[in-house]
Amino acid sequence: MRKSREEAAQTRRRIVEAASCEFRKNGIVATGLNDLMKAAGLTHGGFYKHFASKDQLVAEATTAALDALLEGMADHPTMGAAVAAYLSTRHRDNPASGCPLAAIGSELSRSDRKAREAATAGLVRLVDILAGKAGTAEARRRALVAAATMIGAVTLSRMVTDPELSAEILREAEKSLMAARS
Amino acid sequence: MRKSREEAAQTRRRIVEAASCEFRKNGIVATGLNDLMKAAGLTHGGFYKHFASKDQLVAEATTAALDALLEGMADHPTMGAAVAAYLSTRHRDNPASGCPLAAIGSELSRSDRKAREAATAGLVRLVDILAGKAGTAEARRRALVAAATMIGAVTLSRMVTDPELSAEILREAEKSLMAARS
DNA sequence: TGTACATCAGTGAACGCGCGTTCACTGATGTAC
DNA sequence: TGTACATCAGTGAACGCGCGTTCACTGATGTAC
Repeated sequence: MRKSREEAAQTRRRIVEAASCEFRKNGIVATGLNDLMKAAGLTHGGFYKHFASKDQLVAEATTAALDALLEGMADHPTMGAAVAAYLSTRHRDNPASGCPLAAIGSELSRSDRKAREAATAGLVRLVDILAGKAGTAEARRRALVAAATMIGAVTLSRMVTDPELSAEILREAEKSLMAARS
Repeated sequence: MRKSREEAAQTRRRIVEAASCEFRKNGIVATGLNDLMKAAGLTHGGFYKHFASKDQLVAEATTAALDALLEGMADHPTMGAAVAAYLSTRHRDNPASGCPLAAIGSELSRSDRKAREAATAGLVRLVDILAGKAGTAEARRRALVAAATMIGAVTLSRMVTDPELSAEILREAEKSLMAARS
């Protein structure tokens, strides 16, 4: 049953991809490797042919999720459009394909060093993007606060049971960040 | 071995108190009822004499944690002092006694309705406090964004592996909120 | 290019363990007369 | 106020289950000659 090198590499990517979705959807601790491997179309036993531990996968899945997010942000015509997309109800309602810093933020803060390093690298890149190409020190500092506001707003908008309040959180965060930009 | 009504009520409070700390320290899903009851000085079997399920305890522990937080914020001489305390390294380094919206935010967003209602009520009260007694609609909207920034900033400051970046997140968030107040 | 053998991706059973929850039991507390 | 009995807080064993991880095995892929 041995697979070719290329097939094995594809399998590995498929596991990371499935993990990055499942972790964001159900949380890191609540996601079992069995379910994860099933989502990747495999049996659970093969997991350790690709990864040393669940922790290693958490780190790689975090990196993958952040890479996809940042790539998506770069696709927007303006920075304002990227911020609006981040603070949209669409993003709120689809955590599995959204920002991991918002979807699993509090769990990441308890994860091992490698996962937190992946999250740190992603945050730094997010801040760089928000600060723009000019990127003065002052712009970078403002972008750091903007990132905190965005991540906090999406987390809260998912937590809250009142739909109006949820929408208001996103709307006001966007208004506030847009005003600060000009 | 039956205890008096008063003793039983004390025990119940002790369990909620222990849970509110353990959940914030280790996360909701990662905290087992066995460890929890041990932390409260009991054996695990008695849990269901006080609560119908772990979910019910999560909701009550969230309420208790938020009550304590909001009480603490009211004790500060000025609103600025309360915000500074929230965005302090002391708060960052002591999640077990800090804000549950930051410590278990992403897990709360996946918790059942009762827990999310408790979180929502706490957030609304936090926003009311931040908006001040005057509390115009505009002040309330600004306070909502401030709450998102505070919660996001503390979550990120705990996640990040770079100590300087961690401190910078808190410092810049505070500076930004102080500037917005005046 | 063809053959012989080593490698190893993936399978599926099994490991020990802790999870949330249930239950029979104990004995002090609370209640009824 | 004293006695008889019901209640129930807390104990500790047990329930079925899924966890992360390990392992013997299979057989196609990769390698060496």
